[in-house]
Amino acid sequence: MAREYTHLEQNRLEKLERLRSLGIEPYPTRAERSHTSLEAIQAFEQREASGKPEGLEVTLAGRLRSMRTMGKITFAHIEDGAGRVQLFFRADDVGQEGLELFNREFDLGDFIQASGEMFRTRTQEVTLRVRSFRMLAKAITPLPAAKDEVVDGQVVRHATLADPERRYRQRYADLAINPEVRQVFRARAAIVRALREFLDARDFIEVETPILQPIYGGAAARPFVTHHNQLKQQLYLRISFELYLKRLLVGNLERVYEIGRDFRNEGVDRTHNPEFTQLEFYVAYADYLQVMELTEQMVAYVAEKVLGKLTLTYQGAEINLAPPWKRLALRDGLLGASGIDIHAHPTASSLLAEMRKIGMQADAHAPRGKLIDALLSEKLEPTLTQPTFLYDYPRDISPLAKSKPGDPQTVERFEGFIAGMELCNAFTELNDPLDQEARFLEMGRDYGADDEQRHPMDEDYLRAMRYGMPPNGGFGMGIDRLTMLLTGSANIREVILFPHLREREGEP
RNA sequence: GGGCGCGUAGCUCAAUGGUAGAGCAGUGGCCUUUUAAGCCAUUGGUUGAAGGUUCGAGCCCUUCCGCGCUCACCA
Repeated sequence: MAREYTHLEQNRLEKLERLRSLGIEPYPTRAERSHTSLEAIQAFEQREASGKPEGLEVTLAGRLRSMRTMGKITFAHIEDGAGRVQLFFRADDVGQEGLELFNREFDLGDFIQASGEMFRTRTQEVTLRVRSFRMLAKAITPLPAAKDEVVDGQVVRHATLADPERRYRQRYADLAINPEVRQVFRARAAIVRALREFLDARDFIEVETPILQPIYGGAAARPFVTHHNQLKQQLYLRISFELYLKRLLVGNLERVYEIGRDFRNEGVDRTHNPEFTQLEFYVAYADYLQVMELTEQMVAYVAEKVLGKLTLTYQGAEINLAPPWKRLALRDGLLGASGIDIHAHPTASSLLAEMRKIGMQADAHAPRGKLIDALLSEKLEPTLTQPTFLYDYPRDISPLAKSKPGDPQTVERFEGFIAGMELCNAFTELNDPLDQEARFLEMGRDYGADDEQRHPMDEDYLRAMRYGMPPNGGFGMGIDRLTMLLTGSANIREVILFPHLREREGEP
């Protein structure tokens, strides 16, 4: 495809050629840096405090973000990963030719390196008095940012990249000019790090299980289908890690976790992306009540590490993550939110009739569990602002969870909700191979052979279970949603670096 | 998939159906402590795409493309 450069890009390409004709390589192989912007400023302030500010020689590197040319002097700011620092170019220091080279051939967005002595200007800004400088990487395309200013230490952008489509498609440009976006992804990394710390400190081992699976399972979701050429085998991208992680419990790995990507071939909205990051862990000899305690401790630990506190504001709601979180039986929660007692309606038809009475529309052929799930999503979930564990779910939508003693239609399962969002899902895991086989068969009946959401029979998983699986508690949590919560992001795309958008002609 | 909305210069945005503009960026000047620097001058447009209505369309109509919100769907 023939590339058409804008006149701004053509202008910069001409500068590139002029640099080369002067013997200056616009993309040199090596760079040097003695300090980050922040380190240089802090080092200078320390010297000031000790009474001898002069003589701090540094070499800085970063992206040119502002330039103010004033005849025989030029002020500029460069930005690096740590922040910004002002550069001061003076003809007396860099020579008339040096100053003109900088003014004429260097542009906003270029990466440069500059050496000199740190000082404080008349307006009291800690600044590098540049003695030498060089191009590190010429930018051809101008950043989609206009000017910005610093008011009381805060960068104020007067016009910046705001179009969400452009921000997601060109995340590199979004990151380059919007520091708060960088901050979201630093927070995301800190969240994952804190989760690992928490689990590693409790004798969990981190494992990796197959992403390409011959049989998908562990959740009710439509999979992505792919194919291995040499094996001539259809494979699925995993929709959960569950069945592989529990095989490891059979192998006497008592505490395992995995953090990785799940893929679900379903709708995209503000809390769903077709690929998303999940944490799952399994603990031998634990039940769902112990997992509940571990969950609230873990999320509180992460918040403490990432935010330094247990309270946060999400979309205007004050949320307190301090344990213990509220516990609410699903039956009681639904009764309170909808007036319907699901125990009084043991059949799908009876429950459906009751839901229609309160104005809900529901699929006439849905099994009872799916109706309960619809009731939960529509009536109860939006009301669960403070951290809440809903517990004791219907057996028929929980084929991998163990029944409650004395109540075979209910399983020991809980979901955690915060800010009206489902955050996690956990149960006392079913470890009875005969019961498990019966559940798979039930699912086959309830969903019909053509429903991709039904759990396919996984014979190998049953075989593993027949060798004996210790009683255990299992847990899954969406890292993206946790990140949304802890960074105040309203849309899952704000916490995924490269979210999926519809393909555009000529673009990825 | 349905509904509503949006798409104009590199960026942020204007423009009763009547000559497509502004600020910033860019370009050419002036300027040795500026910080949205200032001052003077100036370049830059297939108004998302294709049709239609009209003497005349950025604006009205149709279709298509993309995005946002929302509903449906969704462990």
